[in-house]
Amino acid sequence: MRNPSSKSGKQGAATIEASKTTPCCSKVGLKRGPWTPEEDGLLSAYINREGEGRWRTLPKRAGLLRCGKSCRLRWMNYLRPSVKRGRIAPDEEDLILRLHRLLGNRWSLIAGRIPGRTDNEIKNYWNTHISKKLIGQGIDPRTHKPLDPAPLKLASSSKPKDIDGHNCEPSPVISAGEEISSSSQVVVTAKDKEIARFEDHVEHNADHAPSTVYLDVMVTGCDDGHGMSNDEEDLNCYGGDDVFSSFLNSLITEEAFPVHNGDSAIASSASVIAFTASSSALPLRSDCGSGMMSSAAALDENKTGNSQA
DNA sequence: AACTGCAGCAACCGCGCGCAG
DNA sequence: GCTGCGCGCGGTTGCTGCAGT
Repeated sequence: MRNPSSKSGKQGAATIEASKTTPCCSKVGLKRGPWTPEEDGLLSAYINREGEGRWRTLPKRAGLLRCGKSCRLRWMNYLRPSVKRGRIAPDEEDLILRLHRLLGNRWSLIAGRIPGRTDNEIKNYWNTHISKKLIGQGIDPRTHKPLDPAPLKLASSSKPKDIDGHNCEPSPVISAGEEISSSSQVVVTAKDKEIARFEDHVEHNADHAPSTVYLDVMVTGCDDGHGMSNDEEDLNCYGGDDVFSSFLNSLITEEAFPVHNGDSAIASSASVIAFTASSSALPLRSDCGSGMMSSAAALDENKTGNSQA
């Protein structure tokens, strides 16, 4: 933990210049910057006693000179008992990569699928580790596609490496090069067409509730990474999330993290297709997760993340 | 030993969504 | 339908600690 007594640039300056900025909530007289052990203790004790929620009024009730947002963030990212501290394991890293390829920068969703990890932690890890590795490999960390399309044709001669630097077959999305004719690539191309059809379907039905619902569910899943126990929420997600859960779980279990394995990567693609096909017919609830984006936005994001040319 | 540069990560900010009145 | 409030999310900032010189 950072030294609480240290002066912080942005944070300290913001305190000084509180009147200049437009605070999200009244910060006049509120403490900012690093948390002290005493504050942590107060917050933990209060939440253990009274439970989470009502963040706006929590600081006052808990005797803290912090804004509710700050308390929530501290609890979610650091104090929660379920938060796992320590280094991200290679399998977790692989799962993050996988989920990011599927979900994009939906850190809370990704975090919800990795027990004990927070969205902030995953986001940080992505930006500081994985993103750089991918860039180093010539892969756009945002789209998971080659930064320069040209090297695609070299894929067969120089195998790409996974994030750990191991040799591996190109992952389907990354290598969605339609011109490549290896057997695995043929399958990938078919997958891409399937996804394109799915997107097309969504686009044409953007105004209709069913598509809205299933797209939202696909994008949001169950936001169980925040404000609740991961394990419990995984189990308690209502029926509609089952499809999404099993789909995401399939990424975890079926593939067992072999990014390097082209076949399993294809299996993942098949899961995408299977999921999109099956979920389109299901009357799923769509209110899982408070940060849910609109279907249109989801569509845009989905296209950006999965089939950007 | 002192200095510099960089990586890691905790914390802040603004925005958007859901909901109640 | 409109408005305000509470909350959650993603992007960004900047301090800390460590490695390299």
